[in-house]
Amino acid sequence: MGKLVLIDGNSIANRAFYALPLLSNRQGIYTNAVYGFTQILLKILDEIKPEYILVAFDAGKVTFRHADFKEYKGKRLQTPSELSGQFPMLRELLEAFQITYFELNGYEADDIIGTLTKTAETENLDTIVVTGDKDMLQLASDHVSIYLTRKGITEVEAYGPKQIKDKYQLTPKQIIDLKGLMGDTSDNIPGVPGIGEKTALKLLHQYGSVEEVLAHIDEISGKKIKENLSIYREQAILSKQLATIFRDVPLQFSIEQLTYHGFDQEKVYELFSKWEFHSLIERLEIDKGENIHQDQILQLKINSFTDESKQIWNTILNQGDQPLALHVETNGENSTDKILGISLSNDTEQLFLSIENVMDWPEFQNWLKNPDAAKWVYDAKRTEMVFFWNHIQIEGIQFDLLLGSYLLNPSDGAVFLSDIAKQYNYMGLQSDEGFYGKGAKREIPEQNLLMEHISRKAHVIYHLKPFIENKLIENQLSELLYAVELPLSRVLAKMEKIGVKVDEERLKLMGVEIEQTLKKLTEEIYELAGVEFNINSPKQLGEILFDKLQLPIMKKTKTGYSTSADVLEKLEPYHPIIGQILHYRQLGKLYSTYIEGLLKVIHPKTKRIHTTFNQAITATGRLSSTEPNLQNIPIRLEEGRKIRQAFIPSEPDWLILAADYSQIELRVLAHISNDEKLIEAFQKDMDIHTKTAIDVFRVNEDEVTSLMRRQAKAVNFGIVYGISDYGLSQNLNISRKEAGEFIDRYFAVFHGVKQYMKDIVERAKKEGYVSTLLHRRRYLPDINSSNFNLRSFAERTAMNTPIQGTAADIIKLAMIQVAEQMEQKHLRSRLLLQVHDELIFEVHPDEIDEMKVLVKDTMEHALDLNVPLKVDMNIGKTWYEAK
DNA sequence: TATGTCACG
DNA sequence: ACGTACGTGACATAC
Repeated sequence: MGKLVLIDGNSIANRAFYALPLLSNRQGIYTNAVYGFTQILLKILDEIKPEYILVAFDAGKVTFRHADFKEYKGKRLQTPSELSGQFPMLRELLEAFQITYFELNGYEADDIIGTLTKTAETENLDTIVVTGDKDMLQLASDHVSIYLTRKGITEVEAYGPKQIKDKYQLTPKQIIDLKGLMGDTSDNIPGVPGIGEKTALKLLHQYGSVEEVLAHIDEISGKKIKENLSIYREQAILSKQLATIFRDVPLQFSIEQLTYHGFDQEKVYELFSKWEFHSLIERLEIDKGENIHQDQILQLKINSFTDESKQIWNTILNQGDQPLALHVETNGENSTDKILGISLSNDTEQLFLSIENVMDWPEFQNWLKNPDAAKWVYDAKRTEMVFFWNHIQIEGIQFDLLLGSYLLNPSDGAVFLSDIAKQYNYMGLQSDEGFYGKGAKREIPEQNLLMEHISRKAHVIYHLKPFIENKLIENQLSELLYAVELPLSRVLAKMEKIGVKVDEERLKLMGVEIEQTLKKLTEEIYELAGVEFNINSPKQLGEILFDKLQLPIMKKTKTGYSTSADVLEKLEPYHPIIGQILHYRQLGKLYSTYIEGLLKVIHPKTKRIHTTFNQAITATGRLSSTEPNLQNIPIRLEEGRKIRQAFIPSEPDWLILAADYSQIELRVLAHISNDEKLIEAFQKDMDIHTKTAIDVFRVNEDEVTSLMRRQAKAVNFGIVYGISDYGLSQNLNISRKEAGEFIDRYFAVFHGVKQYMKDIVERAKKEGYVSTLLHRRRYLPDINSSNFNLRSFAERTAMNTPIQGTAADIIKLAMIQVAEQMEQKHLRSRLLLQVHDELIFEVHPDEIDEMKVLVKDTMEHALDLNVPLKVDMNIGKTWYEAK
């Protein structure tokens, strides 16, 4: 006859939650309790093969036990939000498994389980109770065994009357008496003070029950125990009552109704995929339905380049509208690195080519440059750039797995193809690090393995594309991919190909000057310190300043004294060395990063600097720039700003045009918050910081001092960053209270902004993510965290990301539109750089007026907001002069 | 490889 | 009370 399994849902979920690290899926949903619970459930289904099964949950906060003892469970910590959020998922899980779960107001899971074991007993049915709670041992009998979880999660220990006897020399019923005497801190059952497990067991072995113990208090040895037993006799009786599982819960169903018929494969698969329980999917060998079949994955059919395969693939390439996946592998991360191989894949077969094969095969080159021949790739821009450096043209990239997966979760940044494959349960692709080895151990495996690895990449791209695309559609992100990111990758590629001309001689000359000043400063600092040391070492510098010179310690880092610029600025009055150090730092930075650093990356052939724009890194949708970073060329201090004199047009007589959005983030905020005052300010084109000062300090325009404007500006920054009084106070060097007042006054005027901040955080808590105007999405896994720090950070991010992200959306649109129009009008001028809210061009002298109009107009109308967008422009012979 | 610092928006 | 401003990348030092 079959068995009945009864699972204590709350207990198992709790055990799993605390036994496992706080796992979460890429949407930031915590899954550890669900994962552990699922593991135990699978083990039970597998090993016991129950005929009937039920999961019982505790219902509500108040049970009948509270009527007797209102402190019941009083000391128990509140369930952390990371766990409580997982209970609805457990219900989903059980529904997919088609397992009955049950809870009843006023009762705990124990009582439901106790009642069912009683019923089962009358039907002579063997029952197994699964729990982490020792109290349940009282239910054990010849027909009922208790499976207690042990350390870890899937290890259980089975208890029947015999095991309880062996361990405690008690009958199951006496477990209740044990609790009555010793109590239970986790449920706040008091027991008798001074009596722990040892004493309780001794007493019960002698007298048998709480009542009998109390009846024989006089005989008991030990003065303190005797005393406590008589003082707390009532409490002992009450404790016993509390520990007794109630076995007559009115249940409206029969055991027959708990029959287990197996799980719903499709639903279980769907949940496991969503929660990223990949190993469990494997374990269940679920038929993946519309998902990838492993046997299909493992079977590559790789063709190498022969006369025969050439004929076959010529036919395939000529099928025009049939898309193919394309992958180019290089020996390193740069697009200038040597090509190791090129692969193509359709549904069933792959073709592997060397770069020489490509050169020998004009039909393939034609296919590559045919814009109507659809290509699917991983990293469109890189693909284009690698071919570019090899003098090969490519058009017609219609899908990019990297950009697609970035849009699905930008917080992951750029993920490797092998990681994306894993996310979709394609297990066949090794990571590059695993395949090639890393660091000094890196080497290229033999040709056959290399062919397979590279071919497999094309295969993965081909098979994953529909899955990524479906998810994009589901999240309303496909338009962002097709209308923004993919076209933008072409624009960025063009910018990278052109590069920026740098006046090498000028840079070197500036370097010599800086070097001399640095040398002088170094000597002066040694003189003032009275000793030579490494000024670049925060550790050594800290020792000099704070130990040797005894300057006051303002701030500490986790490893020692802080010597950052804001600390040093406060120390300036104390010692002349400080000013010299600040100057040294400033020049040192210029020299190493901007003189040496830039000279290093001037391309030997083109004599220009070709940065790489990263389109899939930031969590907000902004671009980033590397090798070198051309988005952080100095401007704030004049000494550094001079670096920009070295950035010049690449053709004689051309000019540099810089066009920047004025206050784009605050304008975006005005739009999305729909704040009346802010909108009005921008419609009247007011100086926004002055306007803020007028409102926050309640003065007339002519009364606004420069200090007030500066402070108002900081408040505006604070608003965009997700305001906090502490942050503002640090920035302005004022007290937290004062900062708080500024914020209050700001919100008193800008109601709409206040409302927006409140709404967006609320929405993030509910949805788990925030979005930009173009639906770009960022998940905020910590928004409901019980950890104050994590939660606060997520809240500020919720406020900031729609603003920063929408601004990023807008300039991306502008770049695409500007590039389109320049092409349409056959202009020779070129877009060179993007720096978040500005675009830098080099302009042909004949096109200056046309470009000025085109750029300004296009940028200002890239997206229609309920405030005007404003663009300022400057032109000059160098980037420095375009100010 | 991690940390502190500093360049930019 | 908790302890931070949002988003990046490069360099030097110390581990």
